[in-house]
Amino acid sequence: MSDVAAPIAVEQLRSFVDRIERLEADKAGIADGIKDLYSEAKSLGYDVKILRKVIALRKIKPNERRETEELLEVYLHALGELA
Amino acid sequence: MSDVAAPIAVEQLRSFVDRIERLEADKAGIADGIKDLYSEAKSLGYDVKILRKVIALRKIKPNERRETEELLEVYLHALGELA
Amino acid sequence: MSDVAAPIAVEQLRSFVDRIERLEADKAGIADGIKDLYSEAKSLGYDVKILRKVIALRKIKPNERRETEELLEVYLHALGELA
Amino acid sequence: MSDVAAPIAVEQLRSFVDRIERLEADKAGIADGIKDLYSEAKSLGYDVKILRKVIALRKIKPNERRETEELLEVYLHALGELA
DNA sequence: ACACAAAGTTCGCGTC
DNA sequence: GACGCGAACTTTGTGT
Repeated sequence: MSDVAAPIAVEQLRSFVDRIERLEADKAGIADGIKDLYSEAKSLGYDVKILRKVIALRKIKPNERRETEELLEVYLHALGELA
Repeated sequence: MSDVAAPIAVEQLRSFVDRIERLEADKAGIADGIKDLYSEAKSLGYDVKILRKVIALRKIKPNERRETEELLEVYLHALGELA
Repeated sequence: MSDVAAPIAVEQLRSFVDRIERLEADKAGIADGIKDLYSEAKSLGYDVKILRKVIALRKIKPNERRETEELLEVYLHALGELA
Repeated sequence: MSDVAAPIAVEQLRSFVDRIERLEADKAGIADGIKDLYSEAKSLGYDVKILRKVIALRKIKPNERRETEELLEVYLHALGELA
């Protein structure tokens, strides 16, 4: 099974690892930024839990619409099956 | 009742929400970039699962890693497993 | 750190492992039963995707109610903060 | 429109839903039991994380495990990491 | 091989 | 400050 595996071009592999780690570092940095914002909001008297809820709700809304469409499609399909 | 109490806070709250959502969008974008890199690596024949393990191993400190492995071997040995 | 760790009473450890593996086997058996039900339903002409959707929706419903109550509580709290 | 098409199927569908939900409830109960075992082990001083690793390792075949580790070492070695 | 669903892991929160 | 709880993210397995 290993015969057909990648030749492991060392430089190429290293390049992938480096680029991935770089992006993950960026991602972690942004996550820290988000954490800082929540902390700042908290220090100004906001309830972080509420804030997270608001963000979550706004994120879900589009999904909900997609879910609805999907469900509609699914039900139409179901009617097709049963008709 | 909140109409008279929070007119200023509303703008501030909106600002927090906007900034957090912006950062979360950035984070998602970077996550997509990482996914693309893994896909590219896969298409070149690399084993993505192993690649992820490599990244993960490099992230944790060698000390921690050794401690974990040693403890794991203690448990396995106690069970009579071949470590 | 390891000084205070468990003495690794071999028999006790083995007992835990056995009991956990036993329960996981039971769980896997039930999962198989569920799989069989879906297969049976499929063989009778039902769309498995729809079926899964129905199950998922019914599972979410109670959560949704809880979410709503939780959200209400959170908003009341928010008004308390801003008042 | 579906009233005339699926009167029989409805009962059958309900039966499937009920049975599936029953099995899922059983499955959840067993999952709780597993959780309890881990908690109990933890209270006795065992390292839950390691315990989970032990269970996971015993689940996968020794062959697979060795192959994975070997491939992992190939990658790490290619990167000049200490395996 | 892909996409969806399940499991496991981690993190932040509230509690005691 | 340690613990358990719950949510979010990540990873693994499965069905198409």
